[in-house]
Amino acid sequence: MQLNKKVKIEEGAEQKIIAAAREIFLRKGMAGARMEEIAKAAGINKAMLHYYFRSKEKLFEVIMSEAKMQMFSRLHPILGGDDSLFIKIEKFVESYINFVTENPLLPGFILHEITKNPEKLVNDISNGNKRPNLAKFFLHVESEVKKKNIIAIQPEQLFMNMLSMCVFPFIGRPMLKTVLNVNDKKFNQLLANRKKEIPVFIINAIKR
Amino acid sequence: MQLNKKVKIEEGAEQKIIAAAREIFLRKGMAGARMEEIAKAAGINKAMLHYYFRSKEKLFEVIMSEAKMQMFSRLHPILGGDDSLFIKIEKFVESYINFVTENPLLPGFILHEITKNPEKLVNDISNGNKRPNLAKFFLHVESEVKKKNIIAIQPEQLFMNMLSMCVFPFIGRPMLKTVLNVNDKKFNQLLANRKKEIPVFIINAIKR
DNA sequence: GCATTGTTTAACCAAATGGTTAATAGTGCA
DNA sequence: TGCACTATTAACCATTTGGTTAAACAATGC
Repeated sequence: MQLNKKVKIEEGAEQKIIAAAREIFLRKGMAGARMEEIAKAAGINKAMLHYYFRSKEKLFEVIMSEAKMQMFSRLHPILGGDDSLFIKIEKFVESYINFVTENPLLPGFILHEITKNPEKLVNDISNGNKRPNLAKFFLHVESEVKKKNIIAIQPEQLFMNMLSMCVFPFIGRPMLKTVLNVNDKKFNQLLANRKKEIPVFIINAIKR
Repeated sequence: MQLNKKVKIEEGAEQKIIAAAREIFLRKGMAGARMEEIAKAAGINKAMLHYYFRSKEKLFEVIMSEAKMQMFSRLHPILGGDDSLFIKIEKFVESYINFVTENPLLPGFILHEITKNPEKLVNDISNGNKRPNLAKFFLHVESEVKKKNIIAIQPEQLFMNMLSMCVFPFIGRPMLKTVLNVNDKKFNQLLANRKKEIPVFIINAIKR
């Protein structure tokens, strides 16, 4: 039944709604988003939103869990792999910056909503949404420290440093543009450079 | 006239309102905050908010400009000073982490609101709110690079790295707590350590 | 064709929300 | 004491907003 002509051509009302909701929730947050606005952006009637997703909260939940999935799922595959530590760092930074470049509003969205409602995260982690597993990466770092291949550093600190440098400039883009006094083009240039600059910076920082 | 007994004892309704508004705007953002809620938190009637601040937007503007002031005013004094580069980095990191520790919600608040409304930042910068001046710091970095005291690095990248590592863990606290799988106590410990860890990390990274 | 089922819309509704008003209480001062 | 002025409140108002409904419309199977 969802293979009729209209659906095929228009890719389905459901998908149009999700795309519109993603756009608006990410830009304005749950509280700032308006159902009417989402409907208009999807080119449909407001009642359709409720027909497909029952409530604002349900629709929001769809977008949010999609977002968390994207954000978290990138962590484990690379950091839990079998590359050398320095290669892991390079791969991770490149992959994460690519991802955030494609989805610049995503981290800020997640962080804002979690801040407003921290219980929810705990909740849905215990609800089966598996927590990303950094244990292997942490062991790797500790082992390299023990072997004196790198300086003494807590794996948690290294991880925070990596993630911070990758993500923050995207969350803070408008502020940084102002503070650094650069235009969009120059700022994009800076961001693009970071893909190679950050690994160098990090590896330098921990190399003995 | 505002020196009557009641005002003296109660520190002024205006201050109570601002304190309550700060608390709630920072936690929930402009769109998520409710005037009623702010009034209750200030222990007064909703109409009083309008009596003192006319509108939600005006009240928000007070909180926001106070916030931006705090966030930005810390940049110049240290980075624009006359210390050696490494000392500047140490002082900056310590000062900024202290500040964000005291005001953990402030960066996320600012960044969220600017993201939702980027024009406003431009606007009020041109409206006299002076932009923090990093020129001197940038020259300092470039000079150290030229003298080969540190590796070749764009000052903008160094600055972004510094700010990212100081600020991001506070914005991302709930998420990081989950990902790192640590409790509040342990996480606070990690954050406290960063005051000394980050400067070491950065200086290592740029030292020749 | 025609009944059945799923899709879409306009009109409507109730609650929430920012904001106003008019009346009241308090204070300084002549 | 009474006048002027500020502070404070309860009640009210208009708009916004999430959500519902009932009817129209379209597709599909028979």
